[in-house]
Amino acid sequence: MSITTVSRVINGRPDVSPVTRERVEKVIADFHFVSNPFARGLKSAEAVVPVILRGHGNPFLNLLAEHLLSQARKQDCPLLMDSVDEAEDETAAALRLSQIHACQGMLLAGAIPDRERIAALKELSFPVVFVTVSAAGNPDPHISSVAMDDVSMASEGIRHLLSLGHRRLAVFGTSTSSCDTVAMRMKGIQQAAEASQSPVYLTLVPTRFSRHEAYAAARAFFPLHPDITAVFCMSDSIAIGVIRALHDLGLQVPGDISVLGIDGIPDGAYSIPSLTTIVQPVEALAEEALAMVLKTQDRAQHILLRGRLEIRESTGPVRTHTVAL
Amino acid sequence: MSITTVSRVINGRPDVSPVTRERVEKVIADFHFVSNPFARGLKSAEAVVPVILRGHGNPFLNLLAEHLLSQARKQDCPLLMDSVDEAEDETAAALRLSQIHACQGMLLAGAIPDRERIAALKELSFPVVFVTVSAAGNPDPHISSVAMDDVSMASEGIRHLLSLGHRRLAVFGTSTSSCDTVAMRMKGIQQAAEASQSPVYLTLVPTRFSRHEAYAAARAFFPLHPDITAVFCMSDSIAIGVIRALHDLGLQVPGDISVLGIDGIPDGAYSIPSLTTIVQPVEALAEEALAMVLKTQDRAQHILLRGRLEIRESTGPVRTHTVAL
DNA sequence: AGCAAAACCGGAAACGTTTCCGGTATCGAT
DNA sequence: ATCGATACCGGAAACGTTTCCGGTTTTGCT
Repeated sequence: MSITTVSRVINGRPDVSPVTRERVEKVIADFHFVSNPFARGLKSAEAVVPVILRGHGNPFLNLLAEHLLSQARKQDCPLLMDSVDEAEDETAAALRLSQIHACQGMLLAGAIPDRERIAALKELSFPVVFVTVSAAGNPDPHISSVAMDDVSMASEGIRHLLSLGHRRLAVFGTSTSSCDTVAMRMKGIQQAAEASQSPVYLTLVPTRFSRHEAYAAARAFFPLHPDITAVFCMSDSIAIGVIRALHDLGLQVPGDISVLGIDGIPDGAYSIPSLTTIVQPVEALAEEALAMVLKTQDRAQHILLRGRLEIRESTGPVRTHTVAL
Repeated sequence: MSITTVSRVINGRPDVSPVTRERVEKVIADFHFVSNPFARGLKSAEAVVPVILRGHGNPFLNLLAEHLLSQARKQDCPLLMDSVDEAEDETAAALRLSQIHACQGMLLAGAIPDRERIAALKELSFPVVFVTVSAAGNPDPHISSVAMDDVSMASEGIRHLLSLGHRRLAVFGTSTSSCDTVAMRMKGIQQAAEASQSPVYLTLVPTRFSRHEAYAAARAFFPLHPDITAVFCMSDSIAIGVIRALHDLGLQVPGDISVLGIDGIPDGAYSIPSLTTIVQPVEALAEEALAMVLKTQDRAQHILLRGRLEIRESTGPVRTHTVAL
C-alpha cells in the first residue's frame, strides 16, 4: 500500500479501484487517521481569511461578524475571527495573525484606515479590506474598503430630527481623535443643519462608543443643558446609554427629549422606548466585504453603502414647554 | 548565506553573530520575506484552539467569547472563533475545523453534550471542553466541561421571586428537546418550589432563547393567563423579549408582573426597567475553560460554577390587586 | 605559541503530504 | 496472439522550514 494511493483515496481521486479504496478507508477509520494540515498546506496552500473586529463587544460589529460568518459558510471560506480592544492597535493583531497563518486576505472591521496603520499593513502580500469605514483616500493597490456613506446617513438623521421641529440638538459620540467615521458624520450633520431654513444649534458631547461612557456623559450633560430637545447619537450603544440616563434623570423619551441612533442593532427594537435609528445594511456589508476579499483583485476597490432611517419610538415632535430639572 | 542561518535569525536563536544577523534582517525587510506558516508548522506543530459558539448572536455567548479572547491574548493562546446556528450541528463544524487546522484542543460553548454528539467527537485526538453545560455524565477521557450549577442558579432565582410574595409563576424558555441546561434548571425550580411553605403554581412556556421568539410567546401567553405575577426566564434575552411584550400589552414591570432572567448580559443593566438576573461568572468561566483545554490533562475534569443573584428593577413585591386586560 | 573552549555557520535529513511520471496489469478489438 | 488503450498503482521529487551534527573560525587562557 503506497502513500500515493492513500493520498488519492483521501482526496477522492478517480485513479483508484473500489476495492483498494475501501481497504484504505477501513484502515483510516480503524486508526483514527487524520492528515496533517500543515503538510497538506505545504503543497496546496489553503489559506485563511482573518477578520479583526475593533472593539470588544461592540454590538454592531458582533452583528456584522454573524453575517460574515454565515456568508462565509455558504461559500466555504475559512474565516478566522479575532477582536481587539479599542485601545489596542489592530494592525499589530493583523500582523501577528498573518505571521502564524497563511492568509489569502484580511478583513478589518471597525478599524480606522489612517496613514500610519495603512503603512503598517503595507508589507502584507494579500488583499486587505476595511469594512465600515472608507479607505478611499489611500492609493495602495491591495487595500480596499466597503464602507458606509456616513455623510448621507448623518444628514438623514438630522433631517428627521429637524422635520419633527427640533432645533437645539446635542451630538453624542464626537471624539477628539481624528476618526474618519465621526468626521464624515459631522460633515453630514453640518450640511443638513445648514440646508435648514431656520437656525440650528448643535452642542457636541465627546464620548466613546459604549453604553457605559455614554450614560455617564449624559448624566453630567443634561442637567446643565435644559434647552436641548433632541440627541443625535453616533451609535445605538450610545443611544441606549443616553436613554437610560434620561430615564434616571426623570426625563421622558421622546416626550421631553428625542433620541436617535445609528447602527440598527437588534437590541434597539426591543428597548423601551424602541430606538429610532439609521440602520446600516449589515448583510450587504458582509456580502460585499467577503466578495471583495475573495476576488484577488488587481487593484483596490472602494464602495459606499447607504443607510436607511428606521423610525421607532424614541423620536417624536418637539416639546413645546420647557422642563424644570 | 545558508538557510539554517536565516532560520536562526528569524527565531532569534543565539548562535549567530550580530553582523550576520543584521545582514539577514536587512534582506528580510527588503524582500518583505515572510516565512511559510505551513512549512513552519510541519516540524514544530503549533496548533490552534477553535472555539465554537452555538447560536449566532447569543449575547451571553458573545460576552463569553470576549473574555475568552482577552484571556487567550494574555497567555497568547491562538484561539479560532467560529459560531454555528442553533439549528446546525456544532459537532460537524468541530470536525470540519479539526480537519483544516491543527488543533491542540477545542472549546464548545453553549453546545449540548448529549450521547450522539459526544460519539461524533470521540475520534478527536485532543481535549474537548464543553463550556456552560456540564458533560460530567460522559466518561470519555478527553471530554471535559466547565459549567454552571444550573440547579442552584434556578433555585436562587425562584427563591427570590417567592420571597417577594409571588406564587403564580410562568417559566419561559422550557423546551421539548432534551436540553440538559433547561432540565437542570427545571429541577432547581421544582426544588425551590417544593421547599416553599405555601403552594406554588408553575406554568411552563416553551420558547427558544431569543428576544424575538420570547416576545411572540409572551404576546400570546399573558392575555390568557391574567393570574401570573412573575416570570422566570431561562435567559436574559428571553426576559428582554418578555418585558417588551408586557410593555406592549400595557402591563407594568415590576408593578404588575416581575421578570427575572439568567445570564447577566450587559444590556440588562441598561434596559428600562433594568433586569434582575442571575449573573453567570463569565470571567471565571472563560478562565477555567482556557486553563482546562491548555493543560493537556490525562483524564477528563468537570467543574461547576455558581451564579449570583443581581437584584435590579424588573422584580418587585407581588401586586395585591388583579389587572383587567 | 599552543591549546581548549566557545562562538559561529553550513550540510543534510526530516516533517507528511501532493503531484508528476512512469510502470504494470487488464481489457477489448483485430 | 498481438497490439493499443485504459485503469490502477508506486517511486520519487518537491513544498519551506527546523534541527541535529559536524566543521571552521575566533577567543581566552597559560
